[in-house]
Parts: sequence; C-alpha cells; structure tokens
Amino acid sequence: MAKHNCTDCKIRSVAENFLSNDEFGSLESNSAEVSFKKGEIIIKQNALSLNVVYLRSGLVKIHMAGPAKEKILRLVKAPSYLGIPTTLGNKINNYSVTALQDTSVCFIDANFFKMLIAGNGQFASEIILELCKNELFDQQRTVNQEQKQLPGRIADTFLCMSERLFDNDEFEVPLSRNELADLIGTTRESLSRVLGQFCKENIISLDGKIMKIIDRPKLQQICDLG
DNA sequence: GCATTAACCACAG
DNA sequence: CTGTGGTTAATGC
Repeated sequence: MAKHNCTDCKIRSVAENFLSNDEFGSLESNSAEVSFKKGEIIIKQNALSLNVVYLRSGLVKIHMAGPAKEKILRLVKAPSYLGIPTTLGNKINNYSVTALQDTSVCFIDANFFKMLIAGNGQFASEIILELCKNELFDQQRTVNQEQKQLPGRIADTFLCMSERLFDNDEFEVPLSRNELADLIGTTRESLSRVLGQFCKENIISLDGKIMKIIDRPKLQQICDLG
C-alpha cells in the first residue's frame, strides 16, 4: 500500500473539499491508492465489499451479469465515486466495475466513509447530490431503452458518449461491438446493421472503433424520434 | 395478408 | 472478434 497524502491530493472530489483537517488525516489512514490496467476488475459482482472506491483518473464500465446475459449499466469517467450504492446497501456487490482504460483509484474503508457521512453534513450533501444525478440518469436511460426503437437508442448512446464522456465529435469507442450491444440493450448483429445504415446515410463515419459524428442534427433527430 | 422491426442462427474473413 | 445473409416471431396497418 503506497503511502499517500490526501490533504495535498490535486484531484480530490467536490465532497472532500468540505472535510476538516482532522478528517483528511483520518482519510489518509483509511484509504489506499491503487492503479488498474485496462481490462482489470476493480469491483467484482458477488464478492464481499468493504470499500467505497473513488475513481481519480480513467474510464470504467459498471456492469452486471443478468439472468440471461451481461448488461452494461453505465460508463463512468473520472472523477467519480464508485460502488457507494452496493457497498452501503448490500454486503455483497450487486454489480462489477471494470477498467476500460488504465485507471487510478482510491479504496476507502466503508465504515470510515459512513462515519464521514454521519459526521459532516456538507460532505454528505455532495455525496447525495452525486447519487441523485446518477439515479436520474439511470431512470432516463431505462425509459429510453424501454420505449425507443433501436436506431434511437443507438443515436442516444453515441450522442451521450460524445457530449458527456469525450466532449468531441470524434472519439474512440471504448467498447467492443458486443459490449456496445450490451450497453444499448440489443444484439451484436442488430447493432452492426444499424451502424451500417448510419454510415451509408453519412450520419457517422466509422474506422474500427474510431467514430466520428458527421451529421449531428440528423443523429439528434433519430434520437428524439426514438 | 403485408410490411416493419429486431432477435436468433450459421458462416466467413 | 465482426459483418452479413437467411430465417422467424411479434406487432401494426
């Protein structure tokens, strides 16, 4: 466990800005900084969880082995907490978190984390805010996935990646086609067909995993019409 | 009936 | 791992 210094951490969370010096001191002894390579599992479904995770840098997928197949619930980029719901809400992890890039995280002792929440209202408030935003995002996506047709869901997903994850019209899709299908809620084959359509209509261009949005208004229209 | 949508299957590169 | 073609089941004119 590398010795680290939370007080001087350059990428601490918004919530941590409300911690006192004493609380920072305790945070140092109750947390550990760890690096993960692309593809490594940070939180494992069905394993006992004693830690909350703070994602300092990198990109991860939150995913769950469902009754029939794998489902990707959400992609998360740093900075963000990971695993708060499943660590505080259940002894056993309900989902997995896997690194999509090389990442750096801090593991924080769950009991200590609960103590911070119980003892510091402003810290707790920021944590709740993050949890609320996540819940709203998940609800929106659940409804979209239930009610939009496939092209709409795919357009939605790419717009979301472009705007929220990469802030660019051109980006490298951080998932395989199969994973992408698991995220969108379809099959590899159906996804492939719609992507072919989008390319043919000059809405996007694809070179392997490099995706470029050419006609954003059209893509937005497909997303909106569902 | 007929068209549309999307999953399932098989196979090829 | 990915794309394609054929098939099939469900849904809606």
